[in-house]
Amino acid sequence: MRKSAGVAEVPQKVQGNLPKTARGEATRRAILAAAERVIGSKGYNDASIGHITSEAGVAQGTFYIYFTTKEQVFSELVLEMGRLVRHEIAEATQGYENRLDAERAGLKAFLEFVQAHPDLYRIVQEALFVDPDAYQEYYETFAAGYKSGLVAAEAAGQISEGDADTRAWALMGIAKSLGEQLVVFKSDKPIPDIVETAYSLIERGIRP
Amino acid sequence: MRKSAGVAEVPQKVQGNLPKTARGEATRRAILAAAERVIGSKGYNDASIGHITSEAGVAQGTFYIYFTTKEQVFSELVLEMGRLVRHEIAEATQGYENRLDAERAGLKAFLEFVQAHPDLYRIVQEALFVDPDAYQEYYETFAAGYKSGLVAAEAAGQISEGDADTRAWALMGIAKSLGEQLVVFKSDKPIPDIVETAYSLIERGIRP
DNA sequence: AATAAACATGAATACTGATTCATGTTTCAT
DNA sequence: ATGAAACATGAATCAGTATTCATGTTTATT
Repeated sequence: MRKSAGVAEVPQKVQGNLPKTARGEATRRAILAAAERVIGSKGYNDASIGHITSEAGVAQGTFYIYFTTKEQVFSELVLEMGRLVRHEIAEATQGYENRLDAERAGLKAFLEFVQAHPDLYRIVQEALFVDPDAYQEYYETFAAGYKSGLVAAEAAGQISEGDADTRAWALMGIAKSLGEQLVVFKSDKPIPDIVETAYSLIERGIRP
Repeated sequence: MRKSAGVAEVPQKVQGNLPKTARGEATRRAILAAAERVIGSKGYNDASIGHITSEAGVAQGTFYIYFTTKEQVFSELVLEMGRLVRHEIAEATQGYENRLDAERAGLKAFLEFVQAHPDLYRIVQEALFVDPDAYQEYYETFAAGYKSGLVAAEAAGQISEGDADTRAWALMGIAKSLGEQLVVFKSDKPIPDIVETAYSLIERGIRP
């Protein structure tokens, strides 16, 4: 149901009119940023278009120049979050040729990112109810990357044998849960300590 | 703001009128069961009182005889879920005097439970947005139990040393994530296989 | 059998909030 | 400089739905 017959279409993912001037560009960005703050703090349902536009400093109708529905801004935020997290972790694990070292660095980067962006974290969680497809894509993309890393590491003899898929989900679960403890349950445990304990478990758990 | 001054109050947690006859008892139960199905499948916001009562086969007004607000049924479902899960796991880990054996049995029981009650699983997740207090209580209660088990096992020399709190959240995260893969991402991987892989990771991760 | 308390009904209330639209204002290519 | 396209406005529309309430029915107790 993505393409209508015959006509070649834009390969973009965004719906709604994209801005065509610098002014429009700025406005769209302002709305998106406001949506992140408002939805992140109040939740999807309590975040009204009115709240978002007033936070962005524009009129209510302006919202619909750039987005077709409330749900659409939300999806866009989830996509953005995915790109950001993957980028952050890729950055942090750059240059480690040993999987286990990369694992530790990735966990640390993830926790730091989550602590710095509690809003986006909540938004992704809420996507399970607001936009299940976006939620699935987020985690499946993440899991796929994780899995292929594990497969490679196993082939290189850097970790023991074991089903990479289940391992990927288990390791993601550890990170997600520790991140949640940090931002949802407001733990004040220092990140390095958390990483030490968790990494020790992981390292023993999957080393050759 | 829980108690008004002076007067002794009921030590119960439930709000709203409790039924006083068998008939009322049955009606209340029917509404609760309907709420579980409807909220579990449509999500909190799309599940209207009308949907719930019609699913329960009663009039809309009847809802307010037993519950004060829509949020209240929801909270009650979350509480029920917590009791059920803890009971299930306590049952399953009964009789193992070794923590590691108990760990494996608990993981298996959890995954089986989640697969059998996908609705309740989603409800607990949604609680983060609908009723954060209930959500926190759910996980903190769970984590506290987990942690004390780990502390005891460590004292008994059944597992290696390590911060029990962080370990508890990490292990909970593994279970939660694998459960999610099962019911949200509809994986068809057999539970015993999942348990084998995950347990192997955990066992190596925390054994003495 | 009679009466009060419980229980049940469903239409009416009351409000919220997403989306539309007719009307202006600004930007930009020519 | 000027007209068309972009952009912006905010009041009005429109629908959904949580909660209330006046009225009726059932149950338990005497």
